[in-house]
Amino acid sequence: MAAQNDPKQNHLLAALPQNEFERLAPHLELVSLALGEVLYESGGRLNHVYFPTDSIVSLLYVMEDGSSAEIAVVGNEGILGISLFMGGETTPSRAVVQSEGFGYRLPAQLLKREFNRGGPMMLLLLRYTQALITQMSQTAVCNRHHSIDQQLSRWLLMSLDRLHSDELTMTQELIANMLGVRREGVTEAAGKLRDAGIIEYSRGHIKVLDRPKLEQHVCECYAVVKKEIDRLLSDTPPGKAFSSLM
Amino acid sequence: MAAQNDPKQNHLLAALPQNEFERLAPHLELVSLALGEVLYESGGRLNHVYFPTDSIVSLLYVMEDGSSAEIAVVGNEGILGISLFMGGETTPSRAVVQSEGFGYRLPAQLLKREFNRGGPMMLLLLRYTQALITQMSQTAVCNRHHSIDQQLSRWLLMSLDRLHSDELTMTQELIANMLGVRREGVTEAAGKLRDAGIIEYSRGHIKVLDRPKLEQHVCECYAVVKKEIDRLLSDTPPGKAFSSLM
DNA sequence: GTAGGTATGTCCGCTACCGCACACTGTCAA
DNA sequence: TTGACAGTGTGCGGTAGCGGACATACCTAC
Repeated sequence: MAAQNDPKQNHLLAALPQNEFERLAPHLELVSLALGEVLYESGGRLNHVYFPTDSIVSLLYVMEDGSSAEIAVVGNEGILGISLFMGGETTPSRAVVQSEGFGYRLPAQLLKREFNRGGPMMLLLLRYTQALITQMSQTAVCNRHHSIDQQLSRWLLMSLDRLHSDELTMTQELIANMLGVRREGVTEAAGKLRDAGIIEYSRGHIKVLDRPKLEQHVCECYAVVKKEIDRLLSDTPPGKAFSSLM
Repeated sequence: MAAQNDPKQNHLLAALPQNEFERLAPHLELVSLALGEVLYESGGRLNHVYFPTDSIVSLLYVMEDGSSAEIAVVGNEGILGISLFMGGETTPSRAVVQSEGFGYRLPAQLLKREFNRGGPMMLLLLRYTQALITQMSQTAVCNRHHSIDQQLSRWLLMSLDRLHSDELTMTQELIANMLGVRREGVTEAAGKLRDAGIIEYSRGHIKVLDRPKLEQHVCECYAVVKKEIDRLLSDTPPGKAFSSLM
């Protein structure tokens, strides 16, 4: 598909004014991101930033005893490697490809230079970071208060939003890692959704049959995050809406 | 106490080069922050940013059903109101004074202007934001995997680090709100710590007797966050260590 | 076809935590 | 002194999710 190879499938790149985009374009390198690939290891240095197009990448915190939890998910609405321009150089989280596909990457130095111009790119990246913070916070609350059923629903919807399909390739085992729960817990929750006619699945393939019903089933966390992402980013046509820091 | 009224008790203000600090100083307004005071309401506009000196402020997410959870805590190492310069204008979280004391506030417009100069202030604020992100992420994981005992220990240590004392004024009811658990759960966890000779308390006053023991008792989350804050901020003498974005 | 691995389903006892109810005890004000 | 109340202790049944053990189904490679 030609569309798959268009950097502007990534919302951040698409939101840049044309001249800004063209300055970056020659340096954007198309990369294929395979399922399970680790883009950043916890504490590791960042050599590139990634702009996913049709792939999804999870930010995971892995603990000493090996248990883990997803703290945010990044798709074509965002960028991976924010700690680069935030000044940390390293991330404390691990970035794992959750749904394979493509993305564009940019050398770290180049992004820093662009960020330091202080123009639209900087404002856009900061806004996205703000949206990411919201997602992380809501994840914290969701972990505390909501059932696996609800969290699974949220996770499915967030994944769907970042794909161009109603299907995803993902085993229950992997979902359990993301949610930080047991695989059996996911089996049970998924069974309920299937019995309700909301999804069907088998051996690593999940298909959403009734999205409206799924949206009824989910906790408020999904809508909060989506709304905030939309507020901060979607209504950001090229070269506009950058007046907030004036 | 005179020291209480020194803006440089706040680590961020203290880390600024002298000339930068002096430009801000005339506009810094000392404010008293009372227990329970709400600095920002969820979704509200931000008119000021706050630099706590000897107070502690919690960032809370409050859900539709009224249940809540603390996603981060800010004391004299930080600033409240980051979404101002991140471009969001509003925060999705509520900021509540958890330990009364003082802080300095700065009009929103002034901070934005300072941020936009792109100098040390900007770099410092971004680094702090990065540290805050780490704290939020670790909170998400801690909510998922750790017991109330461990979380209470973490919460106590994080509070102690931001005070100048081994005592804090805080009822179990309020701690429960912060941790997003039942009051009874906190009573039980606190009872264990008391029986172990680690703390003593009565009617809203908690005194830590044996901090080393408390540190043995806590989950890894505490150390991870503390280390990251230190890495990003403590080794940032005035006017130095700002080369990361060159 | 058959074997072996991967993905899913199911059952068990167990524990942490919840929701609720109510008793006790310092503290402070009338 | 005496309420009144905020803060804390405690007990009880209920449940969600855990840890572990296994059974089943499907997919692929030989």
